[in-house]
Amino acid sequence: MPELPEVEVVRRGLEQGVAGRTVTAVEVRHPRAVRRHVAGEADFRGLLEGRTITSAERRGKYLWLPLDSGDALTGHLGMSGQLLVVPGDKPDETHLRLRFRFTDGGRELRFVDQRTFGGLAVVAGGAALPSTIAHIARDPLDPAFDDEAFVRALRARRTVVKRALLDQTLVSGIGNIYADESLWRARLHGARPTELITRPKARELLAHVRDVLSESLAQGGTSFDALYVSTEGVSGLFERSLNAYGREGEPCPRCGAPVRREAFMNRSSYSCPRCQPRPRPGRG
DNA sequence: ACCCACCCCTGGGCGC
DNA sequence: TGCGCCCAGGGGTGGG
Repeated sequence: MPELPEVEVVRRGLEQGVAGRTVTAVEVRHPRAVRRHVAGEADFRGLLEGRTITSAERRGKYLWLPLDSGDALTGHLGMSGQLLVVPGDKPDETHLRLRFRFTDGGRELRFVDQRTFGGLAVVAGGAALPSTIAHIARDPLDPAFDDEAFVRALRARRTVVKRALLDQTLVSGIGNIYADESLWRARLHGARPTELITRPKARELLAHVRDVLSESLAQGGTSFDALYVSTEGVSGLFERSLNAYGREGEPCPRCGAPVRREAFMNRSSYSCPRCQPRPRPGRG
């Protein structure tokens, strides 16, 4: 479950469900799930068993669980990953990849991932900020996010605005849904060159990004299907609040024009043809 | 710094 | 029923 609200919902579930607990056994059901742990499965298990998880952290779409050893169990859900906290006697999910049992004998942690784009790894000394995540920018809901630095960096880019929003090293947590929703709110077409976006417009766009992300978080995120759920298996409700994403041919909630869908970066982009006119070549 | 093409996977939906 | 496409909230890589 990809974007910031969905990942934050999972982080909160992990904080409630596994922080303070000690790992007793790790079962690797599919090697791809730990492929980013280059030292291999046995090393992965060895660094976890007997360790206590101290909290649950997130940067952008990455999660990590600091351990009392000073290491961190890091994770990315990819396109279809789930971290579930479930009773041990619950039947295994079809795409169960990893299982973590705890010394208290309570609910276990499962990593379930249909497409296996996601995965977990232990990063040595990564409790504060894992080195493998350090290249990711802060997200707009992070209290330490620097708005003016973002505005400057955005305008300094020589690219188009949707590509910039999706660049996790510039601003993190935004994926295809929330990029399109933010651009719709800002009345900007994603192909607008970043250097032609004025400072006020950039600040307005950032405010819309922040609003969309926090409104979605308040609704538990966006869930088109059962793939995107919390640690408790619960789906979010923000889909009903989407104005552009996935609404091809349906009326723009603002002006009534049918929402268009275009290919961009090998993905679909949804926008209003009237509120978000395509930039003319060579202009803003 | 940035763009592009392509890779990693499984499964659902659709047209034929 | 089956097959072959196309599609899907992700990121990483290597070449230009």
